[in-house]
Amino acid sequence: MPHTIKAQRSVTIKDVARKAGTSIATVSYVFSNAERNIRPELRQRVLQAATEIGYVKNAAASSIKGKPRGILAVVVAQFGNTFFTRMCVEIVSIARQAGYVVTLCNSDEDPDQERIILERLVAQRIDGCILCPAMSREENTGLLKKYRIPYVILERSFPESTTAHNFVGQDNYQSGHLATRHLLEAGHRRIAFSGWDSPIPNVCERVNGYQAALREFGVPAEQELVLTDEMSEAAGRRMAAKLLESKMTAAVLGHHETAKGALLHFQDKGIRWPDDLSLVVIGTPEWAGVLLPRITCIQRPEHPMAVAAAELLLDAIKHPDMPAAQHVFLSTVSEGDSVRER
Amino acid sequence: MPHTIKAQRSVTIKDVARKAGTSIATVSYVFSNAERNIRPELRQRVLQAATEIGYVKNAAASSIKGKPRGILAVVVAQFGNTFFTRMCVEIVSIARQAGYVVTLCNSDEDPDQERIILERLVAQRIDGCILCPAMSREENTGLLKKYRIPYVILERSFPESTTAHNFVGQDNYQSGHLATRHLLEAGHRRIAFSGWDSPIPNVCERVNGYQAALREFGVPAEQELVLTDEMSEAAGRRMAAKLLESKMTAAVLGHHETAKGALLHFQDKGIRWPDDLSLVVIGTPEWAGVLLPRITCIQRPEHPMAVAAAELLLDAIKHPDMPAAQHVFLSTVSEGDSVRER
DNA sequence: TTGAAAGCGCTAACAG
DNA sequence: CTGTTAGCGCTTTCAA
Repeated sequence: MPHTIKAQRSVTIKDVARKAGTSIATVSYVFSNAERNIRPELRQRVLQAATEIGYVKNAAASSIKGKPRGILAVVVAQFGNTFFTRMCVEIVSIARQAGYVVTLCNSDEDPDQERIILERLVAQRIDGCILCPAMSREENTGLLKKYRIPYVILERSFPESTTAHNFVGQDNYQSGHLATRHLLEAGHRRIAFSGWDSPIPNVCERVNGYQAALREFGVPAEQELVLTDEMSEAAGRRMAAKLLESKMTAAVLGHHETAKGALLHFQDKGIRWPDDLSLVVIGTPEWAGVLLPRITCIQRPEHPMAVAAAELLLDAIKHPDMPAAQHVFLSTVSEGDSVRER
Repeated sequence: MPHTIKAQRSVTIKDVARKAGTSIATVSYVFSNAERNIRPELRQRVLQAATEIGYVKNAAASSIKGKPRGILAVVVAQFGNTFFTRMCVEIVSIARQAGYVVTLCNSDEDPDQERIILERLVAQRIDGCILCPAMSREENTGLLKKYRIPYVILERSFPESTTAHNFVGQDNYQSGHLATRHLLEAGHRRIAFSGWDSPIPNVCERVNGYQAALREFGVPAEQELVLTDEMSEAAGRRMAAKLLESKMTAAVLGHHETAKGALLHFQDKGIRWPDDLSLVVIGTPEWAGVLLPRITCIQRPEHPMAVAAAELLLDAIKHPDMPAAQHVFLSTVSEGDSVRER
């Protein structure tokens, strides 16, 4: 817990009022009520006095009277993951333009951490929250609901009742389907899939998309061509090693974080793409931009998602009784040279 | 400014007191004063009641009585830059263990934005701040000083009076020197340097280190071998193109963000490292891990810096009268295969 | 157009 | 051990 130190008394409206020779009410009006008419000369004097003694309004104090705090929060499950980092940058920027400061929190895929974080955020009486849940547990949103804090669920949906929350996400089924179809259209038939063995349904949905694409092309799905493992470079390497045993001609690397390990393994073993193996990666990791030959990536809709989430939240704050809205975005192919026609 | 909506009345100690059949004082003591003795049975009843009606203490309200807010802030100049992202992840994690929530802000290298952000943070009466200043302007720290908000300057020092602030940084001179010496020791003599043409002194210091290393090896510095340009991939490409005109055998890519563009240019032109050119990059971008042949990098002390900054801030909060401290960390060589002996 | 004063949720003397 | 009560800095009626 934060160490308890008596804060030094800071500059307050009282000080400003004394300095300007007026009442605290007037000072308050100058700083918070645009409607109220104040004689320009007096307003000037107040502003002048405030500047001179360096007054900054205490947002915490004004919030207990029901004023908004001016703080939004974004809670993500993997803060270091570029996918989230990029969205955070965008959200922070939009929020700032709307006058908010953003608290970023990292649950590290741990629902208990998420719980603690949400409790602290509620304690701060934040004005709104964008939450990418660590796991599909609705309980953690209960707190937000109880305190009527507007929120948007980002990227990971709850299986039940998606329409009960504001939601912004991507279509994982579609990205799996798109990646696979891209390889099928290039003539590949033995196509493997590797992904993150996650507790959340996203990767499952990608696998569903993968299998559906195969079906559409009349290719029987084979269990041993679908691998999932934990999210680490080592796991990526393990999966790559296994993949090389099955004689596939192409692979969908279904999660950018494990894809790195897989590519490193291929490099070590001297497997070249697209000559020995055609590859599509779902996601656009930073390193994809420098590898030669260029990797074909499935570009996830990071930017539209971030914008939509931020705007939906701002809307929900303005209109507390707004019905919940859902926005789902699609991925696109960012073509490289890692897929060979056959 | 945030839209003004009257917040719904939320659960307060008053509600808990009524429910538990006791006074608000007792409830307050249960939730904030560990010292005070309360009959276990009563304490239980209070906690029970609180849980039942979903009470969460309003940190904003308790802060106006001088209690700490439980919020720290980190203000960086380039949030999307992995160097900062990684440090932020670390700082957030340490702060959370100490019971704080962290607000992350991005000034985008703009001192005016930084000013606005700091004003908002002061308005929130945050408990402490880690600031990586957009430019060497001391005025922005004035606000923090005025409101006695403990702070730590990160990575970018103010030219004057460094000892006046808590400071955690790296030795940029040393990283420039180290990179250059590494190439000199491999026998190179015509060594170029490319970097970010920044308003902050960091890159300059790296250039100083570069020049010092040359001097130590009796190599005359040549103006045209030192290039700086804006921080973008395109600028990196431009510098690479220019570098290829001078007949150097090695280069220090002095800033990881521009290094990417340079490497892309080399790739496009068919320039191979280390065969055609020996390379050292200052910094460890995500992509360095997958490029073959492996790039030799100067590993900056991200982790120790993040830890030191977080701990120094926590210290400064606990001991408001602590004299300012400075910690400067050194970089190390992370050897790859991009340097050839000659 | 201005100001006195009540009260927001919480803390901490102080009195019982 | 518990409760009464006077504020913290600010907003906002309401009356002047």
